[in-house]
Amino acid sequence: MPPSPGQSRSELLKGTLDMLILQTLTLQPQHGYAIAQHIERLSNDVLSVEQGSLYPALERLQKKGWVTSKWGESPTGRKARYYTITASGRRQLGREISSFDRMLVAIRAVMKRA
Amino acid sequence: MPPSPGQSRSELLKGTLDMLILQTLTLQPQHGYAIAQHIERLSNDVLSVEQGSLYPALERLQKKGWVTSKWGESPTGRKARYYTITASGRRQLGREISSFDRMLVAIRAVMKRA
DNA sequence: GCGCATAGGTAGAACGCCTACATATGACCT
DNA sequence: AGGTCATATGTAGGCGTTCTACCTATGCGC
Repeated sequence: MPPSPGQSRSELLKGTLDMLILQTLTLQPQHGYAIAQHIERLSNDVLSVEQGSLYPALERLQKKGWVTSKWGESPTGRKARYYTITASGRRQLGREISSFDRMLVAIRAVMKRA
Repeated sequence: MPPSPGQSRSELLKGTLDMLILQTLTLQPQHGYAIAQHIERLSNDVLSVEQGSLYPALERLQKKGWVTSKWGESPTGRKARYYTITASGRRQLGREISSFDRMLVAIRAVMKRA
């Protein structure tokens, strides 16, 4: 059954996917499917990471040099591509967190009710 | 001079523009240019609202019935289109704030460092 | 044998914002 | 009188990101 009409029950705040992925990879190298599951579980299923967003994002991050990858085997014995965050990726994560926090402060300032 | 290369010094967290505009209009009816200035000033110039984003957004909000508009005169004596938030727009604003808060909680849960 | 969860991926469209441009006018300076 | 700046509204085209909708493959339980 497709998600109920009108709106999906889980969304993603645009522009935060890269940050969420990089953050997840600071815990340990993981394969794509596991990254998505991790984000969904920790967010209490509020955030959902679609495959159509996930894999292009991982390619993007790789192209920028923020993660590297190699084929391996998942705990369940399947082949899986494992992603590892690089030093450059950690710096990027720091920048993204700063930028996100800065914007949050700014938005709160505009949204502040009397 | 165009903004220094690499990154502009002010951005917008994607998906929040409608919310910021609607919030600004709860204070009083205002014309587009004033809305943009208000957001920029309150955010301490962290957020910038470009014309190419502002006017299409206002049209969008109007089409959805969340704001209405009519021509008037600005304090400086120029013609300006004044926008007013509707009851439906206030409900929408409430929904957007809830959704934003929900996602923030979710993102924080993923980003939480030990 | 069948369905489900796991795992990786692509194509195409939709969306939201930005850059750059176009227009107009009032205020101020020289 | 001419120039520039701030005010004010808009449009066209492009870009990056995300989503929908597919496709493939395999291991496991029924």
